[in-house]
Amino acid sequence: MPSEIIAGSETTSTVQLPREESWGYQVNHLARLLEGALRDRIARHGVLPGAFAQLLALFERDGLSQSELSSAVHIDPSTMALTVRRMERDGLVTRSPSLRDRRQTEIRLTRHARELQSTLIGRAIEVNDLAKKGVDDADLAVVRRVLAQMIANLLNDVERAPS
Amino acid sequence: MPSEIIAGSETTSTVQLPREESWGYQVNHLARLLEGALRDRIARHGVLPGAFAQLLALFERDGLSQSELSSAVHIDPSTMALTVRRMERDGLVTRSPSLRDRRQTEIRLTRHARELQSTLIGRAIEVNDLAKKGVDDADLAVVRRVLAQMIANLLNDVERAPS
DNA sequence: TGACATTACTTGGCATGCCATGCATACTGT
DNA sequence: ACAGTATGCATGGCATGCCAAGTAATGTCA
Repeated sequence: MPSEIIAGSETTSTVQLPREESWGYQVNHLARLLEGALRDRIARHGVLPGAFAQLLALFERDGLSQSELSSAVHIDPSTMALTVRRMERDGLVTRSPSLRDRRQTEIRLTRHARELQSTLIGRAIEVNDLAKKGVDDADLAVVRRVLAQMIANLLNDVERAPS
Repeated sequence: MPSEIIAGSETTSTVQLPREESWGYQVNHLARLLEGALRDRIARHGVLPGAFAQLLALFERDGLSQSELSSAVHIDPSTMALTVRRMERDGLVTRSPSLRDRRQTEIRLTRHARELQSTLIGRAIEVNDLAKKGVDDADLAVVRRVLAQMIANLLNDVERAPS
């Protein structure tokens, strides 16, 4: 019993799929709203939402290379190249060639970025709190687990469908 | 007890926020994976993922205007202008000025798009099934409800923070 | 060691999204 | 009827994401 196909009228037997039934649609919509809510709260600090996950990764471990950052936040290296350049432009990181491997670029937080750490995390928590307002803690745990499972399922799919 | 602030070491008292704790990060990641999985499955039919929700809306009710389509799928009108043009380019819709209101453009499905309906919905269902593989039905219902609640919470926020 | 493969990053092309602006068309109230 | 407002769409600018292809540096192995 895999899925809910909603038949249209009996006469036409048209196959329908309400947008609310589609995980892609719901998740995409929520993702855009979360990004917007974060953008509203961090713009004044000169940080873009697309740099947020990268900052969190660097807060945990500074000096990562671009490819390490890419894997850490699951973003394509070509996207990371642009994002890191924007972060440099915005005074959040510096880029310096690695000494052990001249292909690599070491990304290091600026003092400014480190000073923003608590503030930025506070803003992210605000967004999280807003999103989960009125939701039961047990349900939140379920959602966390299911989202992780779905991510794992889809990552699996990507790997076994190389191109 | 709103949120889980994870303190770093006792000495530095650095505020940390693992990416896995952030709804924005998880939901964004899942959204990108779902979009990619759909893209892989509908590219051969000449349909882009960014057109999918619009097609679903038009399958339910053909001849919507761009602004009606925008509200239906919660996409900015300026984005819709581009998307509809791509859909026209790809032979999925036609655009014709409305007779009642010359400002409006009526978007109508082509025969080709209508012929793709079942196939496309089948592909979306494949993605949904893949994503929810191994997940309990009761848990899925919880997730659906919580996502809807979060979307409502954030929509609410956007409205009361006009600018 | 020298050919071949791999890795790190960049670049170009494109899709998808938002905001701010501009223009044409409609609507409203006096 | 006309001024002022609102609506529908297009456009420019930008952010964020992907893939494909190119270049430089590194690694591998006969």
